[in-house]
Amino acid sequence: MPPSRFPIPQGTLDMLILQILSLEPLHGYAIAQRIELISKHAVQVNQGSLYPALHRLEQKRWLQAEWRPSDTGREAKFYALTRAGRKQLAIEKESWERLAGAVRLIFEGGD
Amino acid sequence: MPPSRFPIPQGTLDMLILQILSLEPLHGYAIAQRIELISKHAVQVNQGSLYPALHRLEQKRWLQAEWRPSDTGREAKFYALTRAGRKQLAIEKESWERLAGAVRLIFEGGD
DNA sequence: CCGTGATACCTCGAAGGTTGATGCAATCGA
DNA sequence: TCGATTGCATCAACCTTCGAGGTATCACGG
Repeated sequence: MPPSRFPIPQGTLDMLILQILSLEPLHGYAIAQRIELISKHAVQVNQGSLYPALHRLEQKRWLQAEWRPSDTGREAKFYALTRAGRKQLAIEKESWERLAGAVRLIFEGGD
Repeated sequence: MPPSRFPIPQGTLDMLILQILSLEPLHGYAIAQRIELISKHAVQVNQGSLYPALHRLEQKRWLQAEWRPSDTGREAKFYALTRAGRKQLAIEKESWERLAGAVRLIFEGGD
């Protein structure tokens, strides 16, 4: 079997999308590819999760969409991080680090 | 209020419970306390999440429950990790590490 | 010319866990 | 005696993920 995939914990996908888009605007399909590529396929991005997430984030004004031709010449919906999105990314990043730190502490059985 | 709590991503709580119980059997209330203590209150464990999680894990035979008097002398339901639970903990730990590693890679913008 | 795979978008119901509220009951200190 | 703590539990609302399904274009090889 392919190295057993595990589900993305709720909320994590939003953070990853924001982070990926903090470098440059991309369209949905490319976002998924990039996340999977960089994570070495440790994280898989289902389209059934991706597109709802993008719409969610756009509705919250953290992303702004624009139709443009992609590399292949075909029209694609490019998403760019807004200023509010950048702020949100910082918040989520800090939350993640706090969680990751807490999990580490608990695994170390430390007190 | 104490430094802004954030929600636990789905599935994470189960892992933390298994880990806490890998050291010694505890009752539900004590599990929550210990997680919050060790994590320095970075992770808050709602009772409405805790008890369903414990029942869930018990039903999957990863925990085994037993009524015993607690430190205070009152009856409490102590949960112990089963052998299957220990195996599951290893799986979830590895999943977590893979996810955490992936998130780190993505945050580093590495390729 | 046709089938296949990749690109690129979308929607939907089912499944599952977290939240916050609410409830009960015993105990302990003030 | 009253409030806080201990200790268990349930519930509806909410949200996200999943997997399946749908549409359409384009390039390629047979």
